[in-house]
Amino acid sequence: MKNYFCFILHKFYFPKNIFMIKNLVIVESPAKAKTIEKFLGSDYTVRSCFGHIRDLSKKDLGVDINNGFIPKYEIPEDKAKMVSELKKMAKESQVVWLASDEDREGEAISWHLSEALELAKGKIKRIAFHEITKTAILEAISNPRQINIDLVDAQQARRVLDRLVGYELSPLLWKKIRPSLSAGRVQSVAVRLIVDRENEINNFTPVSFYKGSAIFSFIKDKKTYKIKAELSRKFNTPGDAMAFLKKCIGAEFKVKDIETKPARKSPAPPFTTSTLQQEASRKLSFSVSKTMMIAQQLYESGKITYMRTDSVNLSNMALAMAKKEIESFYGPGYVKIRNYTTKSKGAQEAHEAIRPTYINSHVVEGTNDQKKLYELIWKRTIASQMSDAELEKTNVTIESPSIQDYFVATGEVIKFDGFLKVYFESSDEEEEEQKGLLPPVAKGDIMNPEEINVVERFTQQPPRYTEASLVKKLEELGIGRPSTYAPTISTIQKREYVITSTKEGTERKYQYLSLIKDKILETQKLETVGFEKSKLFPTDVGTLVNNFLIQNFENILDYNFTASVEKEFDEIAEGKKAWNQMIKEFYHPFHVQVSETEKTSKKVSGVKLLGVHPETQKNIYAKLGKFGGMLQLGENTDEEKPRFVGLLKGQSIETITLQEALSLLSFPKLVGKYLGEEVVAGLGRFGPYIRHKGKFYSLKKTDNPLTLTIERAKEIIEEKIQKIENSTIKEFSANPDIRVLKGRFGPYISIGKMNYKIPKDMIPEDLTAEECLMIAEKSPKKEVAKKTPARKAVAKKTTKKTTKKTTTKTKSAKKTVAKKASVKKPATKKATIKKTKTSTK
DNA sequence: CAGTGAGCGAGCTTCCGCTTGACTT
Repeated sequence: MKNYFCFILHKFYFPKNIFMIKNLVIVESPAKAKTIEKFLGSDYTVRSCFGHIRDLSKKDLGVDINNGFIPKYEIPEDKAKMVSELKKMAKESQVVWLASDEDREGEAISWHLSEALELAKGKIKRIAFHEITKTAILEAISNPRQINIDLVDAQQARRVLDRLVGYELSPLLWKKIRPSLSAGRVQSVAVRLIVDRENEINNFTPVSFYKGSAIFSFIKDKKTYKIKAELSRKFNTPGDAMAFLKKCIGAEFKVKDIETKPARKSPAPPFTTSTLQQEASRKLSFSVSKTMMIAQQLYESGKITYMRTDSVNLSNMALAMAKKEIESFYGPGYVKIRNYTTKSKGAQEAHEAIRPTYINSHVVEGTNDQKKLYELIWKRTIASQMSDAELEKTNVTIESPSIQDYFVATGEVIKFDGFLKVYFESSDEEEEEQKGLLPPVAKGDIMNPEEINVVERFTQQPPRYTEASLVKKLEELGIGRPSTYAPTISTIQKREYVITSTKEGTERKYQYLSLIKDKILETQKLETVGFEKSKLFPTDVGTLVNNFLIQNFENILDYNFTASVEKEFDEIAEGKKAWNQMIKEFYHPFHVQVSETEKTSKKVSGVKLLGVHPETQKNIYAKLGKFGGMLQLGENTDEEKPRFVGLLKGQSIETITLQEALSLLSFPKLVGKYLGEEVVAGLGRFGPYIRHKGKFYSLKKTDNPLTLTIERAKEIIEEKIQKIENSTIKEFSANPDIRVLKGRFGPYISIGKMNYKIPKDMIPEDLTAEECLMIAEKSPKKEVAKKTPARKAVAKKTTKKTTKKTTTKTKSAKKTVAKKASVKKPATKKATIKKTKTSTK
């Protein structure tokens, strides 16, 4: 009753008050909005704008290059509704607090908001939160400022530069190499790193050397101990190694010296996006995009702080929580509060490091992947505030008067575990042998050489990049941002510049010399080298595009290009330079480069003469075709048409040999007979296949058509027949075209090449052929046919759009629906994870 | 799906950084 009264009073006494909202706060992320609203109380309404709300026009260059490079900004279709809602709310508000992140992009978001929402200057208060805690937020509110237009200009320069580079280079690639390719400041350098590394590997010749070691035994208090020691020097030739062993025959060894040194290890800083991706890759074998997807889930459910950050900083509140946790779980001796400083180039530090929201939650509810990632984040955060580990390193030197060199045995003992109690950071390099405690040796002890070995070792080729190590490298170079590492990696794979693949190792012989009981044994052993799992390999297109770009745009492909333009962006941000002046100085020479290259450079096909076919005497070429690398046998003239064969997975124009080419050209060939009929292996449009009784069977990725046996062929045939049988619910002998099948989304009807949904009230097992035909006739496909030709043209356009959208990123306007269905969200997410998994595999 | 790759020409592709979305053949 009282409320009702108030309402009436309000209505009659303040009719002219048009402000329904006192304070409108706009942040970037909806999850952030939710938390902040709790801290601010009822006078504040918090909304999110979902990142950038305007961008350069998509279909053209979006920059007026003849008029001071004025950008043409548009509100993207999927943001229009949200922006108009914000605009309406802003009109009804007394104050609009623009609380986007405090970095270049965030400042620009605030500026775009002020423009798009038509906010009067006096109504705007610009604030920024570095951490989402009540004190930080209240402090931000009490220190508002205006939009920093210099910083906005630096962002405009960044945006326009990227557009100009991307939209001028890409069309050049369409003309010179093939359609739909792309180039850009970030992606092209990422590809270059991978191609450069591949070249290093191809040009690498391993050099062998010889490494000595020994196992000594000694007796102390009637007990026999053994100790392993490494020789202090390496040998270059087997002769030197042999000469050394000969000297060791009959030699007497004793302990010359024991040296003990204390050592310390410090914990790694808390996670940033890039280090989280690296550790999740090494420790959990997550791909970069999987890590980000799971981190997003944890963030949205309020379990961790924001996951796209380059900062290693923790809030005071987090430090206090960490201290309390460490004290109560491990004791006060384990606490050491540390302030880490960010070292990476171009870091903008708009957020905290990635940490648990509540550090007292050691585990979380959720999927297994969420639990694992959370645990990793929790441990890393806690460890970062723990004391150093204290170690003791011991070196025992063992020598003999008959040899110049000496052996060293090393041991490592942990005196105080400190942060190691919780977390150990892994590295990309091969793990060193765990060193433990040494047996009780003393200076002057006589050491018995049980065996002295010299092993041939080889210098190692540089490793190929993993997704995560590529991110690490990009971050070191200051290229890309936390929000773009994962998308960049998927872009270069989508363009087929790079593939993630596993390379089987090759066998290599090495020498093993062993001195046991005064006798030297010489043996040859085999080892597997060069095995690389889930690494990034350049494709032929990737290599050709990269070579083309380096040849013509070395300045853009330079590893330091981003760093040098970043310097200029900084000058703009400091108000020392006009942004369009900087763009002008860049664009004019760049544009000349583009048009020169367009005129002078020829179309790139990467054609390479491999040799002559011994039977036909025709030339064999390797070159880039529409669908990737291929072989061409014979010339392409009016009189004769050449034969074409696609290359197999793992083969490339760069590295294919004449031998390999000849075996590809020997297809199709007979594998053997099965059930009285020939099994023929061939190389088809979709890769290698086998044919049997007129039916085709694809080979698995792991199958090599060159070495396929008839036994394996039988397996493949049987497996496929089995699979079809398993997925068939019903067949009709009268009409073999109609089948009821089990699919990914449940049962469906297949007639010829068309598929139809089964109505919910019908049982798939009970369907008759007639019913199937009826369902087919009634199916929604008819609706499309019903459309008039005039509408068809429009429909065509929209369907094209939607199919395109579903293949890339599905965006829809069903925001409210999605929000309401948020309880069901995890399930749908799972489904999409599965989907992407199967499609990438 | 299944041994592609002609030639013509219309119409399309493309960047980097902020954010989250999502329901089927």
